[in-house]
Amino acid sequence: MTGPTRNQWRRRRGYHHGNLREVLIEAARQLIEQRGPEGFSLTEAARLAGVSPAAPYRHFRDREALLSEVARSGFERFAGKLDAAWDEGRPTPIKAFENIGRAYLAFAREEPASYAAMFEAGLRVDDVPELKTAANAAFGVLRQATNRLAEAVPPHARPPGDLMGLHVWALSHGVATLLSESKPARGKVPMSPEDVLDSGMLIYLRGLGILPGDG
Amino acid sequence: MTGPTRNQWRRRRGYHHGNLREVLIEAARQLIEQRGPEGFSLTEAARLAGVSPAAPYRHFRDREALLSEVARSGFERFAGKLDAAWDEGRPTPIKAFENIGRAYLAFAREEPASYAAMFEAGLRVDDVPELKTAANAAFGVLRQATNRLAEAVPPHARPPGDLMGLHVWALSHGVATLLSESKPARGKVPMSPEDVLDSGMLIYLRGLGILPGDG
DNA sequence: TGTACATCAGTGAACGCGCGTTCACTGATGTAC
DNA sequence: TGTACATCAGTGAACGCGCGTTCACTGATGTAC
Repeated sequence: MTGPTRNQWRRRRGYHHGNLREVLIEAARQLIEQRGPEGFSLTEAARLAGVSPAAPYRHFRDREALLSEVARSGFERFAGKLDAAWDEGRPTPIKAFENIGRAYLAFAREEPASYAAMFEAGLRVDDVPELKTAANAAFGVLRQATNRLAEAVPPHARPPGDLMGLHVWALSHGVATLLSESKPARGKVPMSPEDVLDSGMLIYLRGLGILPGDG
Repeated sequence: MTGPTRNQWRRRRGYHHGNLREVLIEAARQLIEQRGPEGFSLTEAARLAGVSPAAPYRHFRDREALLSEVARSGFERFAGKLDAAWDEGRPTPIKAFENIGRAYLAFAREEPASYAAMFEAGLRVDDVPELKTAANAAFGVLRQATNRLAEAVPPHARPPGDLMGLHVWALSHGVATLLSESKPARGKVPMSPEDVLDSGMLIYLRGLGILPGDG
């Protein structure tokens, strides 16, 4: 039980880990996925990484700083995925918009720990500049997409400012959190979250006078 | 520091509390409101109630049982509020529907601890029959309302089953959780959650061909 | 190329803490007669 | 109405536990000369 096999990633090359910061973040994700954002402990993350409980303090000020970094890097990848899905509105704004919805749910499913850290950890986003920036970038993609779609709406019927973005975000977030596994609504719902979100967004767009083919 | 003034509710009449079960539930709500569902402790709830740490075990099997009861009673009142807001579709189904939206947000705002226990505590609703029943009752009100509204939609354009209920629930939940104080989206949003939800629901209904005045 | 030394990134022991839960107990209450 | 007794709902002390964090330390690494 000594030497380089002591931790699960087997990256350890000796006294110095060389990779500890990233490994701790990944360990935190694993723990958050299993026990929720409040259930994760710095001590256990250190154990998972194969280092002493004091080691994380060389890389993070305290427990919250690590949690915050999980959220920040999550927002970063989240924004990237949404942006890639949008693909500047190709092939059509409506198709691209549906792709965003699917990308949203895919992220929540593939990185539940990141998603929980981002939205359910009770972190005060406004208090951490890096976190705020990353979160804004993610919402920016949604805003960009809805603004583009809004161009197809006659000005007098166009919702103000970022309202469409908020509607879409709220609907997506609601579907992601309510219909993820083992939540209240699940079980008796025969449709996939993707279908629920997709149909909801289409009805919403139709309510604005935006129809498939108009893109 | 002895005698009947020992706890904050001053109901204590002597050795026997007489009201402990309800007082513990209320104490749990207070703590959850301050620290989140994971941050609440049975020991501290007992302290708040002015009894020893062992006393709660006369009324709840364990910590989770108390948390679960907070959620269950929350669902119960939640269903009641939604049902009262719906008021059997009066004065018109659309107005009544908007009332449900406002009642939804009002509940989340007035009972953030209950709401958190219901939706963010990670309780496995399906595993506790009483909890499941109460949660179903709440969703039942939404389903009832959307079913009624769906009557105004031509059958060939009518969404299947409870899909409308899910859309509305997801949108409401998304608005309630994303736009409550100190969440990512808040701050730069000049509209109230009520306005965001209301406008979103109206656009959604319009997308189904349901318009104010058709009710 | 070799050595002295500063800096970096770990160790491991220890701290104080609050928690959930159990236990044997006891005071208060309610009921049978 | 009074008393014996069962039951109920508390007490308070104790347990083992894992946590966040600090501390003096030390092994490894990189740089100046």
